[in-house]
Amino acid sequence: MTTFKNTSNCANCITHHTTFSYLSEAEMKLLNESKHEVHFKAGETIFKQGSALTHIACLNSGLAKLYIEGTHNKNLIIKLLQSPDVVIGPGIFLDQRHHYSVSALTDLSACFIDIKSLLEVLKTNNGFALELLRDSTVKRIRNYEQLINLTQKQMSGRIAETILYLSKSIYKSHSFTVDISRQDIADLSAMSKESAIRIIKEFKDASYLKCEGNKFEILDPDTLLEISLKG
Amino acid sequence: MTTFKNTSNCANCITHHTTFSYLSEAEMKLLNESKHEVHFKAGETIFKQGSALTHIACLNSGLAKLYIEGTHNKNLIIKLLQSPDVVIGPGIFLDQRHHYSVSALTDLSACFIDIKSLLEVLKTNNGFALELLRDSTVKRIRNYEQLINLTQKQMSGRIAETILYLSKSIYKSHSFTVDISRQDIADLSAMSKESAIRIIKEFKDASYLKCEGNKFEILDPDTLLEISLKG
DNA sequence: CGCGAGCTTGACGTTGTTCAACTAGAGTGG
DNA sequence: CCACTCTAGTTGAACAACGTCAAGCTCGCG
Repeated sequence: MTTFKNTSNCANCITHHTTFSYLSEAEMKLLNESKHEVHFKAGETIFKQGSALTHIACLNSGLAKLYIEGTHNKNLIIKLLQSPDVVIGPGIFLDQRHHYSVSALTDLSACFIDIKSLLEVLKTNNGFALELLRDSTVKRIRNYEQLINLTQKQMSGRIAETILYLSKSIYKSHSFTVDISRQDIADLSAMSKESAIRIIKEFKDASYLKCEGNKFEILDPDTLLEISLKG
Repeated sequence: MTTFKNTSNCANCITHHTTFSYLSEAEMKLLNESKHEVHFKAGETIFKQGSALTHIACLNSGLAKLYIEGTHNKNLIIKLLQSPDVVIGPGIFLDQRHHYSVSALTDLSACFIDIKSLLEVLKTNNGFALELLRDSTVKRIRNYEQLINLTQKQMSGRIAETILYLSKSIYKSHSFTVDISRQDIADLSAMSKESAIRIIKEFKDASYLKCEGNKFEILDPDTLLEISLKG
């Protein structure tokens, strides 16, 4: 956390995210007043699993990973985050603790909003509550898919899934340069770093993929999709 | 689905579940009017993954399994259900489809409520919406724990987890007779039936557990807990 | 030039699945 | 009452999948 500043042009920032479109001007003002912006360098921790949950975070720029610190010092990356993603920890209604960690993969800017203000707004704005409810159930569905992917598919299926995820959801191109390490790719796919590297090499040898260092190019998306589905 | 009847004494039934304590009398009446009760025999399907989501289900009696039908004809059981559990599919706000299946493990009685009535109530009752939101986030936390259990722990840890779950959450005793098959135990632990049987035998040989047929008795809960945590 | 971090590769051991055979118990019909 | 069948459970052996360990590599940076 190198820089700290209070920005004034919040309305623009917050309205980026569709969730906040349900807020009135007065409610926006309430959230804005409790808000502050922080700049992170790559590698820095934004939220730490187990610590007190006092704020939600809205990503302005940069890329982050949301991950669970599991047993045997292994991490499982649930998803990558980028603007306009908002991190509202699920512990907000339960124990006010973070149940996962979030850290910056690139230099990153985020706005923090006190959960007191959020809970205040939730008490009176039913549309906003329903929107968060909808959002939470969508995430649950994604969790179920992840459970199947990670427990029932074997490594090639999981790596194909991860590569397509990076291409479709994060970099939005068949050709992309990743900001994440091989270990991160392994943590997204629930396997060891060495295994991840081997499968990527298999895909390279089979010409489904071009990959040099951090540069990836998907050559045969159909086959990769098939592999990811069949597992 | 053998029997179909409209019961009249719904107020009692619904108030079993704390979630519904947020409803006014008029709202309860609305839900009750759209409600009907169905009796299932063991083995019958209550909700089928992929089918239209038109109702929620409140379990009155009996035991059910909530599971995802994955790849290669493998199922993953997310959790077991019993009264006063309520099944509100996460697709209710998204695509109105079931994203998992639910089937009866014993003879079972459940009440079905039309989601139209539920959505109606949600629009106006903010406390109820917040309660469902809280419930949804608690489930997400449990999903994260499951992801770690099933992807990072090895078989003995997962079986220990499953046995403790049955003991603590379902049968509420150190000694219990299960209504589920060995295959179900395997599907709860994300492994093959044969592997589940082998680990249970290991626990028997080590005297952590007594097990004859469907009768289980936990002899050394501390060691089982340790195994489940260490993985 | 040397150093260190991340990446890559191969050999090896472990973990977990698959397949096939066998067993026990619960109906079912003669 | 006895075969017969069907299903769930059990066991062992072979095999595949995956992780671990150790060594070497590359590349940027001081």
